Amino acid sequence: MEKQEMTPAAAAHPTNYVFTPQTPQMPSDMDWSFFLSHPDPEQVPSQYEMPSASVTTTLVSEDQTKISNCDDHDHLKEEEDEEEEEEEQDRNKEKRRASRVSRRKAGPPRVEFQTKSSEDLLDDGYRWRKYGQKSVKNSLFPRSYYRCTHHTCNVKKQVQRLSRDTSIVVTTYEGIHNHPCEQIMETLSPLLKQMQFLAQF
DNA sequence: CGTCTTTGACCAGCGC
DNA sequence: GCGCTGGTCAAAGACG
Repeated sequence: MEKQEMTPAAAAHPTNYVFTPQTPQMPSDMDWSFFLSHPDPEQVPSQYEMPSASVTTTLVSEDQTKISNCDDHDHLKEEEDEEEEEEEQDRNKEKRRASRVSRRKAGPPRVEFQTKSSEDLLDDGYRWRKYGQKSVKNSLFPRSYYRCTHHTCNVKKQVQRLSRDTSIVVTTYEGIHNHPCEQIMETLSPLLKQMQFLAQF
């Protein structure tokens, strides 16, 4: 997968990769299951690139502080340069926030997608159960928490719309699915049956 | 009736 | 100890 753009934040965190593909449409045939099971973009073969998607993808492996640098707070901070007092308060808030984030125990890999979409919940082929919603500081929109409904799968995702740009939905996946994507399997199973049938001759 | 969403309560960790 | 904040739980209700 091509590294098209490296933001300062990403440059400061070598384990993160930021992708900014061109057009404003999410490809409907994107194989999320494959992508999510290959969190290292260097391992993703070319057919899984997302050249036609307006998806800014940030991969976070060990250094999970990148998550906090990606969200609204960082962008809001940029706009608050006028008053030094506010800046100081902001820095203190940021410190507190960073410490909370850093105390998060090292868990499964986290992958962040920024997607231009009017839909909050993107159809990635997996089934999700919502287990919580919280209004987040410095964000106009609440953050929603989802868990994969597969009984043996412990993957979670957070969904939040940017207040800076309300057309962008940030989806953060935590963990890797240990089962195939149901939607893809549904699509493929008739095809596989047909191939098995044809293989008899 | 099973599955899913909603939402207030609760908890943990940190700074003050 | 208290307040703040993000993350999770669980009861209640909606829905097909």
